[in-house]
Amino acid sequence: MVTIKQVAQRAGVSFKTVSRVVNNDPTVKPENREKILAAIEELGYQPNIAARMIRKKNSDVIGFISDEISTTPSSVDIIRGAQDMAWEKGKTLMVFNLNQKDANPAQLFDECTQHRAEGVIYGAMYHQPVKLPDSFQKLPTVMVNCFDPEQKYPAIVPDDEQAAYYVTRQLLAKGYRRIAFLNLNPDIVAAQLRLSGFKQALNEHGIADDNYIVKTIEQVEGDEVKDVTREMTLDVLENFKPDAILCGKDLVAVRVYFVLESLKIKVGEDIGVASFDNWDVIPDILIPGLSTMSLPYYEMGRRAVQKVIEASENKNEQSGEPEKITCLLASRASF
Amino acid sequence: MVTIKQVAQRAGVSFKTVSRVVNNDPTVKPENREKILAAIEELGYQPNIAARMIRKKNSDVIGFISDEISTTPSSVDIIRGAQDMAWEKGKTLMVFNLNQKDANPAQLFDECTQHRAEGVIYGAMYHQPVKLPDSFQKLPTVMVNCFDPEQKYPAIVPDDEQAAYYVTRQLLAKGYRRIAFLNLNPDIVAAQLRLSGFKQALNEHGIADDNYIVKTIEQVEGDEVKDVTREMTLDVLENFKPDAILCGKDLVAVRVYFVLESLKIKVGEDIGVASFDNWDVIPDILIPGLSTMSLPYYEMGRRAVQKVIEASENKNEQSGEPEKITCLLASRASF
DNA sequence: TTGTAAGCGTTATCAT
DNA sequence: ATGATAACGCTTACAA
Repeated sequence: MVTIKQVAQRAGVSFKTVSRVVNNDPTVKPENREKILAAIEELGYQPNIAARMIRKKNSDVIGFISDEISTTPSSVDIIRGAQDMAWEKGKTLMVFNLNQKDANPAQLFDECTQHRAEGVIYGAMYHQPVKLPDSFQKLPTVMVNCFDPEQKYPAIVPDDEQAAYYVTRQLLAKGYRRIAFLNLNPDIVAAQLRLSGFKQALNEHGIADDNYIVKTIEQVEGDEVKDVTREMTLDVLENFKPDAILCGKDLVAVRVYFVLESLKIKVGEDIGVASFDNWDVIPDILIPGLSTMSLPYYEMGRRAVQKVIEASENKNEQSGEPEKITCLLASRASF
Repeated sequence: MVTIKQVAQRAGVSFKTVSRVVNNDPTVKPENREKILAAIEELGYQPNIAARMIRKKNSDVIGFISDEISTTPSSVDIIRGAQDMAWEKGKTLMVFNLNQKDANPAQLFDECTQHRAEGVIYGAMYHQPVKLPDSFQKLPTVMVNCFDPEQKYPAIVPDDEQAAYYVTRQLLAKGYRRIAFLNLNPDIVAAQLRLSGFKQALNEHGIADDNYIVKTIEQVEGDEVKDVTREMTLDVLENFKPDAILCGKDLVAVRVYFVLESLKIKVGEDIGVASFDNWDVIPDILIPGLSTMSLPYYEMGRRAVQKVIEASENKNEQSGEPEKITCLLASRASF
């Protein structure tokens, strides 16, 4: 690798002058600057980040520890968002996955400190409470798509309540009056928040209790969690006769579509279907396209990086309530 | 941050002795080793990787440049595999995405050299030829899920031909005799290779030309690429009357399932359905579960890291034919 | 405007 | 078995 001294020699100046040019110090004679830039170009010089790092005290590295996040197709967008923002801010994102064999959060955190990361982001696969090892206290830490139950760390989460509220209002605005909500397992944070948002919208609109219904698409039998979307959908269609179905996630909507197809009930005409996720190509593969609330993963990733940079600069780590990111409706033709 | 000298002071030895302990040099008095380890523990010392890096000439960093790869749900597994292998080999994988605004491959490559990466992996979203900038010649480079048309770099790709050959043989073994292949756009490498594997299996089994049919599920109209899976499926069912349908990807299978559902044709009973990808939860969300050829992304990621380490150590970059990774059947109930 | 000297936290060399 | 000293490639502080 070519060093700053080699460039200096080639340009016929001291290596300090080269350093000045590299760091955009204006106090260099234009003539020399030219020569030096030429030498840099010629030799293909690139500053050694490691060497720079030990001298200046900042590494410009942000660690990203993910709880299997990159396995979950949509939440990969958290990483994309984080990477884009890091790039814009001149930082390097170092991504570590929890899935690797026998790696625990504390180990990966150590990996981050070894690289002298200036801050760490911990991202989860789905919106959930997470208890981080105490070691995370040593670095500015931001949680994304998850949160500390004791609010020890700032957190970024999707606004699931707003999402349900919004989509329900949209359904009502389009004239749907008997909505069946096929919700996720009630143990899940998102399911609870969405139920709340759903009910609030109905209340504000004066919808009576017997004009909506909420069902769970997962049944727990001992240790087994069984998906009962198909049965639930048939049940609800027969006994409740909804004019719209709100699905807990896009994959639930896929199964609902199948049931409706088999009954020759036309989505978007005979019945409205809405959902949560906007998961990759799924909403587009369905016919008609599925109108669904986007989980704002990309935006969450961006915010997380912003926040961790702020925290590392100001040192005023204001945790408290998680920051909720608004969900938008990806509108297609299903309602 | 605590340094080696602080540890030395605390343990009452010279910093060089601490260095010896940290680097597992056996020539340290056990008594001192104890003291030093205690001091390390107490102060929470961690070696500064950057400082280490300038002295030793290796960085243990491998760059991974991805062509939007992390947007494509399944191919994220390439990164997972790469990360796992890197972890096992004591390397750090630095992932960069091409999607970030105005970032081109050459820029990201520079990012890698700045971090003194020992090698670079270039990964693509789907199996395709890719022309890399010449700068990649400067570092050991391995391509994964793509290849250089002139074979300048070693490459790892899925064995699409074998995949099609294998799944077709399986269909034949189960007694299916009239197979319709709803293939991807013939411009795509995978489509060509699969067609070849498909035909070979049929030939070996003595299936006559009028007992199979191949259709494309994408129609190009000017600049627009239109998915015609639904129409094609209906067409093929009516006019060819297959006993099995082989789909170009799982998302095609989803649409095929819908058509079959609407016609009350039972998958796995009245007709066999097979596919390629094994894309996340899609095959499991379908009822019955979709039997589909896994694209070996995880394994490909692992191999890529292995190969780039070999290349950086031996310097004998043997390119030539891309290395093909075998695809396995994820068997469910659709045929 | 430019250069010298010191120092960052390590590892390598060589003496003790 | 241990430690002094140099070196890595760079930035900072200060002098010229």
